[in-house]
Amino acid sequence: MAARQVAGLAEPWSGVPAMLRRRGLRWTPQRRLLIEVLTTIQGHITGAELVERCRGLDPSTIPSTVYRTLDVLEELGLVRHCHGADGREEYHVLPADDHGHLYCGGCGAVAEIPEDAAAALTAALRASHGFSVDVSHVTIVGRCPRCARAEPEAEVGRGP
Amino acid sequence: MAARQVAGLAEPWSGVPAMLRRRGLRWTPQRRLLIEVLTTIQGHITGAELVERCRGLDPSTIPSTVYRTLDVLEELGLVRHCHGADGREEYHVLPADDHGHLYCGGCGAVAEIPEDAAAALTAALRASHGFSVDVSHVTIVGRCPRCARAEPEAEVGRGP
DNA sequence: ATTAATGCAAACGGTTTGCACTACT
DNA sequence: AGTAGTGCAAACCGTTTGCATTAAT
Repeated sequence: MAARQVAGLAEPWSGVPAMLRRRGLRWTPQRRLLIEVLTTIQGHITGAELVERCRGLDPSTIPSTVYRTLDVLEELGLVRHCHGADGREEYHVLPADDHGHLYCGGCGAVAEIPEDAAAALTAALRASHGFSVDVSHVTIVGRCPRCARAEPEAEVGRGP
Repeated sequence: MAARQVAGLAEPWSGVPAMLRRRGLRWTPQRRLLIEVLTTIQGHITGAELVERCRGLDPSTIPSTVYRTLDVLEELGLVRHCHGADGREEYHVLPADDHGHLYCGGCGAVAEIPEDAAAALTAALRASHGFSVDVSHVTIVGRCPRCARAEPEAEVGRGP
């Protein structure tokens, strides 16, 4: 809540202008705006929602600019995209560690898959199928504890 | 070659006309066509591809009819849809058993997740997060044995 | 002065919808 | 006859593209 405004990009983002210029790319107000939005995101967000949030700060935001900037940021390794449970582009912000995600079909909450569960899955699949799991692309759909409790009889597996 | 009633729909599908009529729904050439295509599918297929295959048999096929019929078949429990790794609607044909899927980002092959691997994952997530996995919605992206061998150095996780 | 990046508008692809017409029951 | 289903066309939504213009270097 403390740092913001022109001089103060939050930590992992403060080097972005330099990263861009080192590659002959440019630091623009539009890119700055998107990054300001990204600093408020923990975890993941859809492309469309990023566009909306940017528009919230600057109604003149153009979708294509956002998507193009996301492409650039992905090349810099600052975001990574995959496809979420509902089929939209979903961006992972600061994908420092490779991890999968749990998506609650009840409330939409997203959590990270813990190390050990990922390891169990990976090991089992490598053993039985020789399949190399890309954990960062794994999204497991189900019900979080709260939602599972709220609908004890509802057959999980038959969607909403 | 015994059955000639409906000109021989394969086993699980032979009762579909009756299933429909019992609900006041109708058996039409278009529905027959789609089901004929579905009998050739094992596993999964996207909506768009179903439309194309129907068009292969009858070029006058209209997309909306295919999608509407898929909705009906889903209500009958003959298909189930979710979203695949690339974000398209993906239909599971005859989802008799609940199982997840392995999607190879290299060659596009799809395989079923074996019982034991699914169990390992489910148990681990329930233990650590209290999360109830919906196995039928799980799609794990990675590399099948052949593709993993073909690109030994390529960091799985940075997919193309 | 370069040339990357933007704004705009139009296109895209898969899916959905509204409506008059067709055809299954 | 009654109404479920179809064909058609247009809308939809998130995303992408082409191109002339703007602005960061």
